[in-house]
Amino acid sequence: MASMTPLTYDILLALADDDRHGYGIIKEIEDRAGASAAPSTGALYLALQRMLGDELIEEAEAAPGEDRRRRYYRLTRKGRDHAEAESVRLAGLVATARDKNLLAGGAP
Amino acid sequence: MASMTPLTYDILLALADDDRHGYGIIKEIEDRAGASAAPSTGALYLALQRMLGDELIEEAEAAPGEDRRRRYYRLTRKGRDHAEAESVRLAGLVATARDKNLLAGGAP
DNA sequence: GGTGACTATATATGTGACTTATATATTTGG
DNA sequence: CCAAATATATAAGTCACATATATAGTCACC
Repeated sequence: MASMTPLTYDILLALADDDRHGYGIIKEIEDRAGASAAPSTGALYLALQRMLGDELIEEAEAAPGEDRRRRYYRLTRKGRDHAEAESVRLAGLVATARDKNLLAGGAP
Repeated sequence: MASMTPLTYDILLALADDDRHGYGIIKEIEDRAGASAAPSTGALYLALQRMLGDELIEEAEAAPGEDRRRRYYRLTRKGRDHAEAESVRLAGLVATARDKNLLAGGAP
């Protein structure tokens, strides 16, 4: 399982519980991690194009009556598998950080 | 607190419990996360130079009788602070991943 | 019903971190 | 003594992302 960029993971995470459009992904990241963590529009739309090519995401239909500009995306099976693998990897990193006393409550 | 690259975090984590030399950092990452996660020497030595400039690490003295080629590094206070902040951020990401059922044992 | 703010997507140009490849020196093991 | 492993370093190229810009649809409000 090849590795992925932090932005790719943020996007997979944003789409894990719901289909979203590009701008909605930015807002989800902003809500969850703060304005400074939100990607620029330039970075986001390039990342979405790349992820479509890698088949991590695919385009989804919008609900009728939706803002016509919006393009919705959903995770593919492959995208979900990658997101799970990366989550396991990150959980391992966090466990190591705790072992090395970089997180409170680590070595009581 | 500015963000950091994954490699920068790997290096801070490797130095969190002990001073190490460059090649030793590569081996520590390899032992902890597998051979495929280990950085190339090119990436590592460039990252160390950058991190010295950013004062995240500083050079440490080698024990007498050590291999003369080795250059040892230790975390600065600033480096430890950054490592702690990034660890907290990653722990938050992992918690989100668990909420969204990307990790086993998340929603029992 | 017009207009200003916000939402939404897209691209181009440039920078910086990393990959790949190469060079070179020291140490260790048989 | 020689080969293999260790150890650091740098040059050339690639790719993701930041920054800036362009364009258009939607909404709130008067």
